[in-house]
Amino acid sequence: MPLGAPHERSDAARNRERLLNAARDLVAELGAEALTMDALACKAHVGKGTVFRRFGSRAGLMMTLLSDSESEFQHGFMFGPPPLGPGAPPLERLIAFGEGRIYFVLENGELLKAAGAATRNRFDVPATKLSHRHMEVLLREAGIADPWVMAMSLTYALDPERIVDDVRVRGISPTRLTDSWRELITRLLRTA
Amino acid sequence: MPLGAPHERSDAARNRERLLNAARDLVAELGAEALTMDALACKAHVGKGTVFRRFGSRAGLMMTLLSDSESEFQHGFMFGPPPLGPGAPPLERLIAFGEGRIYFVLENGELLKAAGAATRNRFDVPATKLSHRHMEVLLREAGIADPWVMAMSLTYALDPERIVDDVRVRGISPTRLTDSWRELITRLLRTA
DNA sequence: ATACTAAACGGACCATGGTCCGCTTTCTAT
DNA sequence: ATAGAAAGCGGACCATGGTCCGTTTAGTAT
Repeated sequence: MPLGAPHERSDAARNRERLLNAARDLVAELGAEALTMDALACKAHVGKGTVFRRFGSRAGLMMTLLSDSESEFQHGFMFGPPPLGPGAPPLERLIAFGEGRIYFVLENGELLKAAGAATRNRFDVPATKLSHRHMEVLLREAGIADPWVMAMSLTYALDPERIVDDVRVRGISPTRLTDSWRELITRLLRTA
Repeated sequence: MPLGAPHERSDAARNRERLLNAARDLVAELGAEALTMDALACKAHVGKGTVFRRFGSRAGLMMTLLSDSESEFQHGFMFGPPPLGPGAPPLERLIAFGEGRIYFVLENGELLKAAGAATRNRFDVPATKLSHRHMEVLLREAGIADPWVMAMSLTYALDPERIVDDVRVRGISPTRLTDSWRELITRLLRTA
């Protein structure tokens, strides 16, 4: 809602509520993967066009559904207490960031996968951009030569699909994931 | 073709040729992204069911189209001359592997993206499994604590979508990618 | 040659994400 | 209160990946 926004119409607001409620219900009942846009429109007693007008795409809907928990996590690494938030050295902040992200993904995995899929490039998800930038800054501080590209490598190493499938399909424990992340960052950043 | 295979029927062979030729034509003309299964069936003068019987899915078709160049690359890191092939220390083999992979992806990017998308998990692509295993072995040799998980992190860092988008959408030069990969591996494997 | 069988075929059909556009509702200016 | 404009609405429609199943056909055994 840009500041000069010309007041959302009342019917629009009502439908947005309906849709959000219906979507949350459906996700709770059947999981995010099984949510179809038709079913959502039907359950919310709203036309299909309205669903797409509101959220743009299935991925957009999933992002909206995510936004609360996502904001919370973002707040954590931007303003929260160290080592996740500011005040600790980059090495420790990066470790904490990866661990936090892994657990965040394991909690919201279905939604994240659904939000990332079907987007042209998953990097377009605004939250992903922010994470990338965060890591970029820490990597630069730690003396990495090309922090932008390195942050991208790490971003993909933390890909939701990867994490969820490692744990749920390939039976890797979350602890192994976080341990390996710690090893990765520690070796990457230890001073020669 | 398993050894006891009961002889492929002649019409099946003929249709496979037709389909492969038509597919290569379409990819050359319009790019892999724009290839639709309907168009392929039509151009090959074959029913749609036949296309899916042959390749299973769009991703399967793309993998078939890839298999030649993929085998070549695989042969390179398994049997070719060092540093890509056996004979060099893990550090150098990993660097060479990543560089090779990056250029391989840049040549076959569209096909690889199309092969990976729509597959349940991209890790199911057999070639990906082989690459993962290759890196796992080298990482173990280099003293990484959990080579399997670390290899998975590196696998995702070399994701085709990531590489292609970095270069074609975000304007990163291939050289920056290979340099950063070298930095990553060098720091990861240097002995404390 | 004939009859039989399993494989292969083809295209109608389905599910689902997404678009389009004529109709309706809300808000605002008078 | 009224009229006009802009935003919103809904559901028919489209594209595309994928499935199903009745029909055809290549090989084989007699």
